Amino acid sequence: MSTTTARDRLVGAAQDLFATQGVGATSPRAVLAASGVGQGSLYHHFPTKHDLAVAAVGATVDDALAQAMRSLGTDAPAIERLVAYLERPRDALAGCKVGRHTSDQAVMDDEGLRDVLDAYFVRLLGVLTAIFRETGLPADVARDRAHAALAIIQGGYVLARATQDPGALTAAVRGFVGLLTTQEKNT
Amino acid sequence: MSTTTARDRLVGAAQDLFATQGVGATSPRAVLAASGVGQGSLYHHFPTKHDLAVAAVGATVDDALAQAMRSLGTDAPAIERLVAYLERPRDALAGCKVGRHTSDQAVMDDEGLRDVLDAYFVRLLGVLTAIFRETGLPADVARDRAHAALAIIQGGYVLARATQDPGALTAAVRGFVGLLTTQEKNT
DNA sequence: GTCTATAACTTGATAGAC
DNA sequence: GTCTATCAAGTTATAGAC
Repeated sequence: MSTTTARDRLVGAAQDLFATQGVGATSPRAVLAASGVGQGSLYHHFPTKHDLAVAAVGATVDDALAQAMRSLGTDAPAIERLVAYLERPRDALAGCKVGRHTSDQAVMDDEGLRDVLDAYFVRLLGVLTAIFRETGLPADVARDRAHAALAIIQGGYVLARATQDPGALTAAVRGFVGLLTTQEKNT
Repeated sequence: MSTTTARDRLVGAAQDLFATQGVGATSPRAVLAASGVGQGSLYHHFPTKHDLAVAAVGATVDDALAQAMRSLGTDAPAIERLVAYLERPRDALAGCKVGRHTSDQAVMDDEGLRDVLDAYFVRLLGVLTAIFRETGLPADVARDRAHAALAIIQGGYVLARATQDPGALTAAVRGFVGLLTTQEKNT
């Protein structure tokens, strides 16, 4: 019974458009056109663009967290989980569906949307820090490495888009994983 | 004779607004208001928004490259130059004035602007790769580490903005520098 | 719940006086 | 070179019929 409701189609279309164009650059009209519903339906389910954005970005964050946990939440050794997460295939040229919103004024001017982004990164940083701690690192060092690991991914996306080369993300990951694993051997 | 011309004031105002709001979210009218010149002057010097954006983003890239070279172009040992660059004080919550444009549709849809971004990162990656090579690394490893170093900065900005915490950037840098320098000791 | 029509405003750009 | 006035198109949102 996967009868796609108007609401679901609106959220799905908004997720796609926000991921490719950003929230500020996507008009409610574009979401309407992509979803195939009428103008009144949009404003019935989501009285303002803010409401639509919270629903769509929230759904995207939930998807992204679930996907991250597929690498991080296994029962493999800590280092292997970290490397699996870092090396997971990503659509580098598309950019991070979540991280890209940090430079979108329409998102950063909206407290509700900022909170959604904050929750995503705080959550991921918590999980990564815990895994680095499993490797025997003290809390502050584990936290710094978690930040570094996440920055590699987010920054790798930026480099890939700027140079129009997906290899820039994988190069950044290789550079970081190389340091991580050599470090491991020597400790 | 630093008589500020209308053109200079337009470019300066555009640089500020593009850095804080992005190109797509900044209207020519906003640039007019901030610069204090009249509407006709803008369209006299810059017939289209594209022309203004190329001038302003180009100027910002030149500034950023010059600033990077103040850390990277000294005669200090290679590792010290790299650490100096990574640890340079940055306005983390403001985001990278260059990197943020990779998620701005108005920029990425414009070939001229994409080229400006590309040139900035290709240039920085080249300089960083050369410095990593000075430390005795083979070319491919040096290139990967250069990508990682730049990704740490760009990703650190993203984390800092998402969590509204400037400490996220410095934590990412600490995590990476920690790995780099421990690595150094063991090699 | 869904639709069409349209309001009120902003956008990027042009016209033409000075 | 610089100005004000204005345009056509697009933006977010509302009105009111079905």
